[in-house]
Amino acid sequence: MLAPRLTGRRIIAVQFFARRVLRGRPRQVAARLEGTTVQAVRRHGKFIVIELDGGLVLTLHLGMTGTLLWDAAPGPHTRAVFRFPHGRLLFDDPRQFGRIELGDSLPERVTRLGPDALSISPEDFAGRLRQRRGIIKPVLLNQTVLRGLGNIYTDEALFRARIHPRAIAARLRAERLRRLHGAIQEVLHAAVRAGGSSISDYVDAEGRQGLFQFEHRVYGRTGEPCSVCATPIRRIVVAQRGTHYCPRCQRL
DNA sequence: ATCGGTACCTGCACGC
DNA sequence: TGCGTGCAGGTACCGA
Repeated sequence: MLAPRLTGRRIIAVQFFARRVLRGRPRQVAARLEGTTVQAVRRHGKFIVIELDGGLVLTLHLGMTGTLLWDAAPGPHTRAVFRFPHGRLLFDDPRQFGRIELGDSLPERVTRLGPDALSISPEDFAGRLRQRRGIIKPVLLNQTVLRGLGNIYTDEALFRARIHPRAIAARLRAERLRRLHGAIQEVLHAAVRAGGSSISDYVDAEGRQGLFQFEHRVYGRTGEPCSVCATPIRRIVVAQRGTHYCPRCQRL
């Protein structure tokens, strides 16, 4: 866990190695960070928010391939190193879709996001989805509607709620919306418990793999029998994202 | 204001 | 073996 490890600790030195991962100038950002103490570490949807002295806020996003590693050896994909008295935090990211940003407050791109998927009430959830025109999957992926859901967990939640990924969001009945809200909670809690999904080589800060991929019921299981009805899981493309579902359990 | 499509990157699995 | 292709836990930006 990052929070207990970093909270109360002083950043001694910072180095950036990436062209596009850091928003801002490397030397400038490093200079502002060095000597500050971590006050708190929070999650805001998919963003990691590190609060520092004097209201400084360091915001991290891991993108698709980012990893935070504690006391690991820097490698070719190390984009930033934060040195502490008791060790160092590495930001590794092969594809450089991750972002690091330092500011005097949470950036607007972060504050404007919708309520967190893990704390939204069923009523607020239903209200927000009913306001949307589009199909359900891209709506769930839209972080300004709801923050925290990505491609894997959206597919998994829709399967558990028995809703087709192309269903029209605004037309879902109240009962189905309640089921979807519950499925999202279930999937996210189970994923957190299992340490996330290690699809290729994803690991936590300690280098441990997640185990939730073994609990995936549709994601990455194209052609395998559905765990409920044995119909082969199908893969389609929705909103340019690979989408996995059971054609029998999830009807339009 | 909200959409769908595209761009941004690199690595890997697969088929020929 | 080597090469081309398609695919990948995401977001930002473009024009419609």
